[in-house]
Amino acid sequence: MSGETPSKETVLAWARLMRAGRHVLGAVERDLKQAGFPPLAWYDVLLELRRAKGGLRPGALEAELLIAQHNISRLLMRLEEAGFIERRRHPEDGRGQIIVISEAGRALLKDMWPVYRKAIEAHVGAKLKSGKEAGELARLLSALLE
Amino acid sequence: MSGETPSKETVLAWARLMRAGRHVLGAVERDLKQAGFPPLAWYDVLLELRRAKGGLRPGALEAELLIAQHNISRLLMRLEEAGFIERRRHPEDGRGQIIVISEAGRALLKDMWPVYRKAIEAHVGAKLKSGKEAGELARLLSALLE
DNA sequence: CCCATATAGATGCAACTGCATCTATATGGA
DNA sequence: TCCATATAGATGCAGTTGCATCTATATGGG
Repeated sequence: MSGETPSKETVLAWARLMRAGRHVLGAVERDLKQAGFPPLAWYDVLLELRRAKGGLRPGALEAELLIAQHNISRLLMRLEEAGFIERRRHPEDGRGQIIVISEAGRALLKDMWPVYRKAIEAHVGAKLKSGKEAGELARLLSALLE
Repeated sequence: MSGETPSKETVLAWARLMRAGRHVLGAVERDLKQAGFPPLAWYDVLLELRRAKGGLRPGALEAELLIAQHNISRLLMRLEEAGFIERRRHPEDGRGQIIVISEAGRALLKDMWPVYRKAIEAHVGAKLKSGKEAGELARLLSALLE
């Protein structure tokens, strides 16, 4: 029976997850735009690319960022147009490609971080009583990702 | 100093909030669509309208659901077209209107809930160890809403 | 080697969202 | 009363996302 019907607590957690997600994301995006920066998705992609030395295939970004294939495809198109990434032919898979971050991309990450950091602190850090609460929140949210 | 720089735990909580939010939302939306139902936003609006006996003004929905004004405006347009809501003139404010849920809207809520409920349990309830964890998650997420 | 099938990524089109602006009514002060 | 300003909601347009489909290369079985 509990395999079908969520508890009151579960439904509440779900509702709060949606509301808090929208609220915090909206606030952070506003701060970034306010400062003249592109949307968060650009930062996410560039950060993944910087982490993965040697670049990444679009499919890897898709899996990592939970963005649909066709959206990654177009996001990369915009990032390339803006000069923040470069495409390389995949040496072994003719269908594939390797995306690498450009110098301009690295510079964008550096420029955005101070603003982004402040936003995270303001909209997440400051709302929690302690680092312990933040850790606990992170732990519980991780569980939702299996 | 801590007014600007988030702790490691805070940054992790933020990242997990975004990932878990996208992941769970995506899964629930997929289940609903799979069953032939409209997107979650429709359910959200109709649920608010059913709760608030006597209907609600668009502005109230906007505040409650954290959806931008112009998006509420168009969402209501679609809901009206589909016959799930009705518009009434506001008796005192000539600029305003009152949105009420229709019988078809109530029926949609009833039809969707079994599928929605199962999805919440599968993608949230089942991932947490206990109702206590769900309650704790809800509490921490609430803190992010101020 | 050839073909059937699978996978990587792109793209046309429709739906949706964000942004700025617009219309209509309300409200408060001269 | 009249006007300036504020508020509720709608809308034109551009940018983004979802959906289905398409192209090109890979891979495994005969």
